[in-house]
Amino acid sequence: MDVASCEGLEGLTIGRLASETGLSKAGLFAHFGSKEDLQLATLEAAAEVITQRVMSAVGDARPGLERLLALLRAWLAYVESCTFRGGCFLAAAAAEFDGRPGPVRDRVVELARKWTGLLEGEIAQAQARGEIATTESADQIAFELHAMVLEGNSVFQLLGDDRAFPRARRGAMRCLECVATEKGRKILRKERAHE
Amino acid sequence: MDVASCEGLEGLTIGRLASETGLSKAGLFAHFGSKEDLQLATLEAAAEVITQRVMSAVGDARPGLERLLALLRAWLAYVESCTFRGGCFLAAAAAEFDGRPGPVRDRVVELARKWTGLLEGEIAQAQARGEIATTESADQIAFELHAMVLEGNSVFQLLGDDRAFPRARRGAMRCLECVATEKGRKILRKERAHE
DNA sequence: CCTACCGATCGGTAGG
DNA sequence: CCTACCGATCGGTAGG
Repeated sequence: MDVASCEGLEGLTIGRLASETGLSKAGLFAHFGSKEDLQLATLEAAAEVITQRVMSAVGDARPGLERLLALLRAWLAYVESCTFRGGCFLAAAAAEFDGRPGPVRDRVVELARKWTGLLEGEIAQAQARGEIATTESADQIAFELHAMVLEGNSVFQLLGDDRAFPRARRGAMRCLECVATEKGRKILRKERAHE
Repeated sequence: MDVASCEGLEGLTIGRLASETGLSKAGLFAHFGSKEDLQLATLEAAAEVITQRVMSAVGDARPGLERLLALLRAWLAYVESCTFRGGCFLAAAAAEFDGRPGPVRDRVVELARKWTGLLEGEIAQAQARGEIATTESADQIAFELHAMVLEGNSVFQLLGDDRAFPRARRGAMRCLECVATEKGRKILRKERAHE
């Protein structure tokens, strides 16, 4: 996963993996079947890590804006803490495979949709609870929050700039403040104090 | 440039380029010297295309918010029109090389800094002219605008979703409305009518 | 899980 | 600009 997050899933060659693990190439083929299956297995393992990381951190937060904030905090923590050396695994895989058809790309699309759907669902719940206004669609808000976190990831990865994640946090919070109701703003104020 | 924007600068092999152009491999080596030099030359050519595209579209817009809006419009048009098959060339190169040290990465960093600097400069001018409030730093605003456009690019490339660029536009405009002064809002209203 | 091997392709060079 | 070639590495297989 570390190799793939830095050099890409295509750079994860079976020969390299063999010499790094001390196994023979043929031994790895016995486990994975083909390079594509190795890529898919690596992707699946990374998705598992992400799900566990983010979901365990959400814990007992109440549905709606509160859980959306917990989700955002956990997501940023996952990207920021360099769980994988190359930053957000899904972002790297998406950029690498968005121009190459095949099963790996299809799976990346599924995982990206699942994650966006999770954000949208939480936003919709916050709207149903009257914490976020319905003037802006859940899709649009999810798009903007997603944009902030991934920009934080890529600025940090490319420039090594420590200000990347504070900026992402600030951008996400300002977006939410923009669309929050009076009730929602109270929850946001609590989140601010949290930091 | 098209090959590199889809399969990455690393996937731009000399053998492939030879068969696509009808030249021999050795002939290409005579021109470029090495694969790394080929990557650098491709990057340079793409940067040239981008600069020309965006700068020619800015035209005679006045400095400040007006020119910032023209810059944003031209940038989105460049990404949206698939000037390169794989979308924004710099975004793809940044994602590919952010984990691999070397001259190509160094040049990508320079180009990214230059572009961000251009945005920041225009935002600072808009602030000096009283079109954008100074409560938010130019850095932060540039970060958020950059986030919107690149999220539009990656959502479109990965999911093929037509709503990606309208969302990016909407996000960028809402961000600007949030930080604009009364004078700035008048200019934004004109931009709205423009569409 | 291994050794031993396959054809294809990689970046690159010699010599013209 | 070419033909002809280099060693290294790629994904993958045969046979055990």
